[in-house]
Amino acid sequence: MEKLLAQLLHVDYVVEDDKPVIRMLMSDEKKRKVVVLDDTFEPYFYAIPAGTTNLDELAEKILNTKLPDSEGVIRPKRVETTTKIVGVEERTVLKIVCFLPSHVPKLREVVAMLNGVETIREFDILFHRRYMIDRGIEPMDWYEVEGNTISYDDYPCDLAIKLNNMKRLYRADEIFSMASFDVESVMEKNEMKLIMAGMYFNDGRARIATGIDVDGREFVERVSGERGIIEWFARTLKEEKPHFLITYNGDAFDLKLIKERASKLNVDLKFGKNTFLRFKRRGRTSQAEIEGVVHIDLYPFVSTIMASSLNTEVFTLEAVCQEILGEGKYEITWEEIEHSWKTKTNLEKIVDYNYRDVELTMKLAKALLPNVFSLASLTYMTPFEVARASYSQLVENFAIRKAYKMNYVVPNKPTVEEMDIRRQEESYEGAIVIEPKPGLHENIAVFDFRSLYPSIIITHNIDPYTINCSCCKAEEAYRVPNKPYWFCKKKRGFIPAILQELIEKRTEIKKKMKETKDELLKKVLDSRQQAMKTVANAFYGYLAFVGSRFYDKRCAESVTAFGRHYITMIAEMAKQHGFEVIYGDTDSIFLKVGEKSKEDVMQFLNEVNSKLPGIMELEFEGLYKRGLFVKRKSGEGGAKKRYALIDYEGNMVIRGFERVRRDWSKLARETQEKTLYYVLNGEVEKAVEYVKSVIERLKKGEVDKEELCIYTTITRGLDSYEQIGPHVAAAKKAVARGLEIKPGETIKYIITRGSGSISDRAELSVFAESYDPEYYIHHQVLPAAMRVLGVLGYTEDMILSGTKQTGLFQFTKKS
DNA sequence: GTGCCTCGGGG
DNA sequence: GTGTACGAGGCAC
Repeated sequence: MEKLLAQLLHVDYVVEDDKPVIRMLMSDEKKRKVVVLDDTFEPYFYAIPAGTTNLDELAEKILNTKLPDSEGVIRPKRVETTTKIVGVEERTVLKIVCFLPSHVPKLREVVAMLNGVETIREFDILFHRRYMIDRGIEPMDWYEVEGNTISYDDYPCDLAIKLNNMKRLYRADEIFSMASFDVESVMEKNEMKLIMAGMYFNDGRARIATGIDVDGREFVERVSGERGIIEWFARTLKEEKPHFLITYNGDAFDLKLIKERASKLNVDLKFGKNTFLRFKRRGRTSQAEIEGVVHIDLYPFVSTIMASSLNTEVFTLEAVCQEILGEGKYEITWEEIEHSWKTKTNLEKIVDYNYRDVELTMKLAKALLPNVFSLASLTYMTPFEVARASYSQLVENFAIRKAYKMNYVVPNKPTVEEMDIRRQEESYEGAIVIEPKPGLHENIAVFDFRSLYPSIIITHNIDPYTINCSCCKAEEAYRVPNKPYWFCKKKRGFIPAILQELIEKRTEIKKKMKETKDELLKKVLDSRQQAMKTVANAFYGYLAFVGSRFYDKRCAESVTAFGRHYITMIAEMAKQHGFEVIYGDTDSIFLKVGEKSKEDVMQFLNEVNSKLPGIMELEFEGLYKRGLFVKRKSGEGGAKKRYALIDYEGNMVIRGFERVRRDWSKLARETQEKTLYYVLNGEVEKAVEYVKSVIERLKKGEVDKEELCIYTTITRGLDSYEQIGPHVAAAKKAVARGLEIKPGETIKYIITRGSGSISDRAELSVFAESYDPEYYIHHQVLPAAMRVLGVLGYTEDMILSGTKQTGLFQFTKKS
């Protein structure tokens, strides 16, 4: 019998001898990789009987269900009766215990159709999560594990244990090892090929593998070609035994490439009898899973969960590291890498680039993993899942776990048909936007509601089961302003209850954070409260999300109605205090301070807060020296805030300006960036001059071809396009000239002079002999610049009038 | 306006 | 794996 202390990092299951076996990947105090196996947990789902049904008969009928299957007969293992809360009422329900998780989706179909069954529930809760929830086993927590050591050959671990007993320890330290991973590649004959791979370990070592000798870099390991790189990858993981492998976009690129090249070159990626690297499809993406290693891809986490708290609009490793870490990548272009590789010169530059990438990825992991881990503990999702989760999944899993504790069964997920119906429902009024006077403003005070929507849900008991209750009279309940809805004042809803608990726990943690002098504990507490904030803020969206288990349009509509009510109330109060309201959106309000003092601002804040009900609170965000405000297009519900601010220290805050995509030319992107920069520094004239100079350059034909290229990918055979976009047209012309263009290739094209549609004039940049200044002025440079200058009252004509008209010469030449 | 098509991250 | 899930923007029509 073995007894050890270990931290839980990942949970999955396998089927062995017709039994589901839960596998827990853990790290013990000596950083050993431990796998703990438990075959005592059973899959199940619930059937809710119709009111008048004879329970014993129904249970008997369910138990006798037999389904023919290729491997025999599928039947329930056991049927139990138990009491659960369904919606708002307590009911006796049947718990149908199955032999295997894969039997659940098959048996549930039959059971749902039986007479006497009203509905079935909780039939799609993943087995490993059900295990954690039911047994109260929390990811990232420490346990005293007791069991027998067994041999478990096909799994890369130091120790395997068959579980006897597990005791939770409530410890917050972390003892595990990590490696970051990144590959370099080049395009050769339309194929992406591996040229280098690197790992960086949390103890500061780096190992890089490549097929060519590189001088002066002692951490480089010489391997034999692509095959050698792939084998090195598998071998190094087995040698180093990291618990976590960290990538940035490894799901879609680095590990995908390893897998593709391995199958192309017939490299066996196995560990014993198990596949070492597998891809799991999930919607439009796939996830790279490595046997015995937790692969954390930071990119999906950054671009979905972190996105809203970052200023950057693009989620490149460079942009994200610049913002979070204040440092960036080693500068080298893609062309340089290809050139260097093909000519075998300056190879150490590629090594340095790879080294920097893995080093940065490790630094980013150290900064972000605390957030991932805190969300994992909160939702009982594994860190692997959290890294790839959407906000709705975080809320859903949090709710499922709370439901178990409170003896609720959760509602079912909608079917595809139900989702379609929900999508077709009329949209409802969203948040309020107090239209700004567009333009530049000086001396601005900004206020934000503290967790506006969560506090509204809690304060007014907003829940799909408390809406328009029959036990309260409308006017005695929580009335929704200007809507035919009210919420119960007698029974607490499940959603507000769990949200309130979450908010209260967060307040508690923040208090503890302030009290403690232990810096490590402070950090742990901070990431926990951050995770709670993340989940709390996603509840409103979850009520309105068509794929939600708790979808209720009326609830979502009520939340925004209360939001509008409170913001309007505060705007009124601001006016009474003599402030000019220059802008407001959802939960924030921007006031012109004018002649008033900061004391006046704070006094206003105090008065507002004394009038707000319950836990609702307005906070002072800051004072700004100058701000640029953009009028939103009318009728664009849900459009992003669009403004840019500069504070008294010169820091810029930019919100909502269009994301810069690669299907914009470099020229357009640069124009927008520079224009915004000049404007915020109060140099509007310079901004205008700059745009004019770009237009001049375009007209004079002085702009370099490279600045005008637009990049778009061909995703299918050229003949199968119904809609001929510019990239397709350019590709077709290239084919006519004898070029071969396959799906997956990126078309680099330019819009040339001539007649016809944009598509008619699109040419591959290599064939383009001219460019159409009119197109680049009106479809690229001006739209990009006008997003900034338009707000300042400039029209396209004003920008153009100062520049010379496109000469008659050019028109006559055309005709 | 609607519908089709592409991007994102990575090299 | 008890799962099968985007959301926004540009161009053609």
